[in-house]
Amino acid sequence: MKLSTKGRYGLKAMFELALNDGKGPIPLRNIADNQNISEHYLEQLISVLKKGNLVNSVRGSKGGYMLTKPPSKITVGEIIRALEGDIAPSDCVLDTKHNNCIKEGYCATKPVWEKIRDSINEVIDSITLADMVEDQRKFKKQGLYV
Amino acid sequence: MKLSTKGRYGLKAMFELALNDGKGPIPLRNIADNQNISEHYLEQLISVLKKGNLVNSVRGSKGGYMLTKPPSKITVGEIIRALEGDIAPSDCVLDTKHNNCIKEGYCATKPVWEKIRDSINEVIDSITLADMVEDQRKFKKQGLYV
DNA sequence: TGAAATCCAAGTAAGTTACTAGGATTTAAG
DNA sequence: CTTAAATCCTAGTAACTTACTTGGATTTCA
Repeated sequence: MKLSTKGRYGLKAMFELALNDGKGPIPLRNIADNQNISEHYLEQLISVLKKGNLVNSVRGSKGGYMLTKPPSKITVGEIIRALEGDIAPSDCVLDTKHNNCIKEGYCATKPVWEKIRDSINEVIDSITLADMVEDQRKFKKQGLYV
Repeated sequence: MKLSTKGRYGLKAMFELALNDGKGPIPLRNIADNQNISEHYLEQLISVLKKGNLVNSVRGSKGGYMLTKPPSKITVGEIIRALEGDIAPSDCVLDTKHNNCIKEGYCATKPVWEKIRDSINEVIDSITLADMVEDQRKFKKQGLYV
């Protein structure tokens, strides 16, 4: 039940873009350096986010990436689903696929996987990038950061 | 964010044991046949559950496995954690380990992983094997099964 | 023209998953 | 006392996934 680096790095990158929202295109290099991630690898992740219409890019010198929408309109759920696919603790509760359970009729474990799936989705769909930025701002205001 | 077959098969096996609770030891062979799982593989999983004190075994002919506690006292969470380890979408929110995040100070993604972790745990700790048995019983009473 | 950046496709080492193989041991029943 | 049914135990392993790396081609600003 772990997210892969796709989802984890991807959210970090999107958070950085949210922090710099409105400042024009941000080069991947900066994000990769800030977050200690291989730039080439991050490239692959952000390309998925671009296909998912969550970021735009500007090529060439002075280019970079920017969010397609204000941070308050982008949820963690959109980001994670773009990178990792639909959330499902078991394939049999993937919304997209039709039920591929071998069992005919009732399966006792399926409702469990559905509840887990739904609760994860509820959490990640309720958090926006703006929330994350705000939480960091609040934290730093308290002078609790190192 | 998928469970491995450990957690999925393991819960199915434990559910079968719950269904047959009080009927003496149930051989793994039956469960493996019922659920279409390799018996040898299931052996390995149930051995973990035994170490986790969730099942007892009786060796020899007429032997098998049985729950150590009534189904109402065994949660899905205990089973999944025994087989898959602590739930954590990212290692940095594993309760057991100390914070192994490279970042000093505030990390914006950590609260997200914590919320996901907590919501999953809340779900799986709130469902007992007895609940699963009851849900199946209700379903079958409605005559909806094949 | 050069540097900075995105874009793109392929390869790959290491790790994980989901088993299989091959037995040793224990126990009830005939 | 033998046999069959079962748990117990340790290795091995093919296939897959992960988390990258390599090596460029292309675009754009200055």
